[in-house]
Amino acid sequence: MTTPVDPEDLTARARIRDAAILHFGERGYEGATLRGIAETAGVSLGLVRHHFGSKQGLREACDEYLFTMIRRVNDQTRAGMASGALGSVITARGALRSYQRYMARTLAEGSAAALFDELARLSEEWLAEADKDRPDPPRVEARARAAVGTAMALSVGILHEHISRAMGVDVFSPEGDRLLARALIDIYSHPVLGREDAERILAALDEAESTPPQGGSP
Amino acid sequence: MTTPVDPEDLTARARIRDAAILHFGERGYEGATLRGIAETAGVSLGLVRHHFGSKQGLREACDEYLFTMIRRVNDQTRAGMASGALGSVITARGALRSYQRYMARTLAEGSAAALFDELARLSEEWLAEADKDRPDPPRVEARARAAVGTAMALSVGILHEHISRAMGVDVFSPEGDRLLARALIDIYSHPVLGREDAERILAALDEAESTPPQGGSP
DNA sequence: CAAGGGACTGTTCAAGCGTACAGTCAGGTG
DNA sequence: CACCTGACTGTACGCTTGAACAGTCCCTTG
Repeated sequence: MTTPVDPEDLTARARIRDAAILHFGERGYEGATLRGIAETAGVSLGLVRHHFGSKQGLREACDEYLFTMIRRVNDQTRAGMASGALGSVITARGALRSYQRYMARTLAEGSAAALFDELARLSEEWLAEADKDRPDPPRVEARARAAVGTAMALSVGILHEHISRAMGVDVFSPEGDRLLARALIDIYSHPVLGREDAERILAALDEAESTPPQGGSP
Repeated sequence: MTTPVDPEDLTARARIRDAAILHFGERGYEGATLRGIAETAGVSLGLVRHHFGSKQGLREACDEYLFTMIRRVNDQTRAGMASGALGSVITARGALRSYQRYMARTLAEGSAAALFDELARLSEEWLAEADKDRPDPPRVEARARAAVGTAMALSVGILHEHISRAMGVDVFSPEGDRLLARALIDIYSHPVLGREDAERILAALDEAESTPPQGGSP
């Protein structure tokens, strides 16, 4: 799988956008400066404004670009393998590597709603399919589980820095990627909670809800 | 479970700290301003500086405070129930609710390393225990799985905004909390990947590694 | 009562920010 | 050739920011 690149992308506009994705991802929207972005792109500050109008406009252009990239990679991997959304999550990590920091920041800052919703929708589709093979009927609607599952899948990208430190190897290095993929597969193929434990917690939850906690902030 | 509050905490210092946690969580470190924090706390800008020295100092005080809070809640829930770290994650959400936005921002911005590491350590302990009851020996070290699992557990807090929107109900509302808890239990008690699917993806991964992808960025 | 120290305020300063704009240059068109 | 359009630059403006400081108030202590 090759890194996707638009053919027309040696233009200054593209360089600015790429630099913005880098800066926004590294320092966040507020932390990034147009001057810094312009310098990285090798253009003047004025040109940034000429092409994107404002900082917000630049951010929107980045979001839009990322969105089309996600779609492209998704279609690509979906055509290639039939393991469903999860397989995509695991295998598509490589292709979107350079956008992960930006994606992480953007999602954590509350923007990129369309991106999350699209991923959640894909996840829900796949989940509905998987529910058919499930022995016990799910007691929670697929939409809710898809939303939470999507967040969990994205967390690896968002917290890659912490994961790398805790694992002792950079998840962007070949060996880190290897380890991460295997850890993901292990986690996804083993229930964390036994059936009886789940029932017990569920019961405790019901009880707690029928007898709401006393007190609060004094 | 009551919301933990320090007894001495009606002081201006505490109000500033709380306001800072609110602002940092809502707008990020760079986005928050000392003036805005001071206004929310009902004090002057100068007093903020008097107590915390600098913006960075204020952030560190917030981190430290959050860290002690996490520890406190963790000890509390651990004493109360024996379901391990996961049960804590699910049941402790309520107590730490008001700090979730801050935690999310802080973690996503790459800071709060000590917090993540502590949680990962707790998770690893619990995982090592759970591995004993596992039929197949895990092929990935507990440390790596703990790191990824911790990230996943935190993702709910980090992306709560997106999850709320995708679920159609605010996860901080009583009914949203209800739904979220049940979704979490369902997800944690059911493997996403079947054993044979896992093996297949693993095999595909091994193959892909032995024949590295051609090309890259042109 | 006097003295001292910490809590607290209002104002000021330099720096850096996003934005705005006038103007240059190259390429295509009548 | 004259004209125009769009890419591109440099400079300047107004504003907000974090930081700094001198000074006031109040409570405690001797």
